[in-house]
Amino acid sequence: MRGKPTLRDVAARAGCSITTVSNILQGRSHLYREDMVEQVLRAGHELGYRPNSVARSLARRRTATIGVVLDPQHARLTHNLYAHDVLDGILAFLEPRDYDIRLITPRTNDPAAVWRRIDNGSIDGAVLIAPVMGSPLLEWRCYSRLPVVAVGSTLPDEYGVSCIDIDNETAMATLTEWVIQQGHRAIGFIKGHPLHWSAHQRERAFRRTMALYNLPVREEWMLQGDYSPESGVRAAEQLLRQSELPTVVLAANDDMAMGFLQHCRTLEIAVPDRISVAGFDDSVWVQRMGIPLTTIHHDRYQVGYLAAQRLLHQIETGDAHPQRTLINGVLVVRQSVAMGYALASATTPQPTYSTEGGSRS
Amino acid sequence: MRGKPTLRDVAARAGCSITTVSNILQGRSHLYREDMVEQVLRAGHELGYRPNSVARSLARRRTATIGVVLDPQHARLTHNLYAHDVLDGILAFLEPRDYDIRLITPRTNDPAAVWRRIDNGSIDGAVLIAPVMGSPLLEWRCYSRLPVVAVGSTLPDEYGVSCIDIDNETAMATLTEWVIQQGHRAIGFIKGHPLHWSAHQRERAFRRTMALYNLPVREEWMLQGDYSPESGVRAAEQLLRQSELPTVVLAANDDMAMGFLQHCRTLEIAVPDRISVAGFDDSVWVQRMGIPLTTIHHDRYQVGYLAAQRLLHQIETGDAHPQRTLINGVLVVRQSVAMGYALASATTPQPTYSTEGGSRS
DNA sequence: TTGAAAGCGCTAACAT
DNA sequence: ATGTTAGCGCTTTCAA
Repeated sequence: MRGKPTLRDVAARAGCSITTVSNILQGRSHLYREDMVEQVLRAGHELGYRPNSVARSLARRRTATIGVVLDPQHARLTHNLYAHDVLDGILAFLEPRDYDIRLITPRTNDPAAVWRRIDNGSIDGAVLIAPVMGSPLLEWRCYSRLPVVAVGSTLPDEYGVSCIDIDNETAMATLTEWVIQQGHRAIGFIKGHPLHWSAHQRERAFRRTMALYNLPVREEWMLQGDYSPESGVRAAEQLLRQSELPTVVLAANDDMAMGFLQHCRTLEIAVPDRISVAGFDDSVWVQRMGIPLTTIHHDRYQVGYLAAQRLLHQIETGDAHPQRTLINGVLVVRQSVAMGYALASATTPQPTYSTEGGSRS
Repeated sequence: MRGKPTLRDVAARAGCSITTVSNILQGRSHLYREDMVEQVLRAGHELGYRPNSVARSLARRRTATIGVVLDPQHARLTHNLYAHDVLDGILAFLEPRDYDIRLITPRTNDPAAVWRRIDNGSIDGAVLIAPVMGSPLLEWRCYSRLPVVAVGSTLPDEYGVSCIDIDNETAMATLTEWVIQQGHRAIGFIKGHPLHWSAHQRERAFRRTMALYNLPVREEWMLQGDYSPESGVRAAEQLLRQSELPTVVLAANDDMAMGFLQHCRTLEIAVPDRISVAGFDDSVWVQRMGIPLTTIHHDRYQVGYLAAQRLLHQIETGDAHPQRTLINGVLVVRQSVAMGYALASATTPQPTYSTEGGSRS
């Protein structure tokens, strides 16, 4: 016996067949006499035997590994705190079930190449992290029959993939509504990256809610961003030089809100005294900022956990029905949004709107 | 042919042996006639053949996968931004070499169990992320013969493992020295987690540098922290209630510096006007803080890159010489440290210690 | 130029 | 209660 001990070595030492060893080591010891079990266990232990998981995977046609795939767009983890949290949730679900994770970060946009890399027999299924519009990951159905679930993007039905994500529309509607209830009427918005579904969903919810309250959406206050802090700075530059300003700006994510805040500091514009800001996502750092940010929180860990659960279900049952799970965002009120009455009533003096469904006094 | 096409299927279709297909698909086409090559390639393409990497690994006794192992102590990625950056570097090196990453997060402290999970034939080597004192990961030599390199912990030689890390001592000495050169004489320190080698290395460098400049280290200003923001808050509570205060506090990492800053805000103590703070690590968020933090930066991406490089070298050459690589930290001066002259003389009117090297007025 | 055959280490029917 | 055997899909001598 040279190199690592194998089943054969253990069998030889225990004086039995490899089947016996295999069975016993897989927990089917009830089939055997006690002393045999004992023998085998001891032999295995003495040799320091460890089952080779590659051979096992080949024989079982199951790898007990799932892939976590980052979109080539944001393949650097560092810039993707989201993936971080989700990964934790995935790990939490997988660990006790003895599944492992393979991290896959395609660097190309060629779907064939990407899927060749993902679906090469080394995983039983994959979690796609926030695929964006036009992502090779979404060509899934043409290139692979692997069970798949997407997180961080609420995909249109036609992609046929299960997804787990925050309910962007409801959450943004909640935030907008809350801001309005704080008395704000003049509201600006920084849009997210146009390739992200979430950006459109958040914007749509904003517009819809404004309409619901009969508030005008002023296009010169709708700034294009791309979810990066820098784009938040640019949005601030563009907005703050205008003669008329909104009393509050909603950013489609925290990073842009941060950038906005940063530029306000540069210009010595007090937040929230002169202008209010809210974000979306509740990124780790925003709580520790100079001006703690009012934002939407959601349990990203749970997103990962659910994704892993869903994926394992698909793998084990073969059930391929795409299913959509949206989890609730929750409004976290911190200190970046001030009451808007004074300013607001000056701008838009309508009495209306809050009648809908609410109890009247 | 049922299920995914295999070598056999391709061979059948191309009318040749599987050896031929295998060879050609591995790029040894020069051995064959052009039309044969052509045949095979076409057959493979038509069938959508993709080599099964599990079978390949078994046959080659090489998995082309490396493990990235988190210490059970900090198994939640979320709380480990460090791992993030390093992972990116590792990925960057591995991707073009067609290596994959398996993420391993042991949840137990039993070294046998931990290493059974790590070294089960599914990886060719492992990167250990910041193993702490007493970590099961460090029992490596007893349980595995896998090539291994550690990052984020500068381990003592006796562990016999290669490591790549920032040069903690030099960097902290640099920071301390700089602070002294800013005119500070009364300097406090928040220590890191006692199980981390880095904590001791940073503290040692601080003390050594103070000694070098003949400055006293006042033990009541040496606060015990654990690298968490909360411990920074606690340190602040403990320090700021003292009657005599240092003019500057060095925290052994940014998180604690943040906590400290946060408590200063609570107490309305202006930073850096009334007290200066410096950190260590240059975490992503500190640049965007209310008071941008002066800190030590190092290229964590490069740490990961080098680690992967070293590991692959070990795997490919079998060279198991433990080697230590320390990379330089660089001082990043932001706005959390003020010049120390005025304050120092104001708060602590002793004539003493500030003589050394400082210019008198 | 090409192919046959012996594994890699394990699993799982199917005997016995 | 235990063993025999035929794979899993690929690589790699070695022979033709």
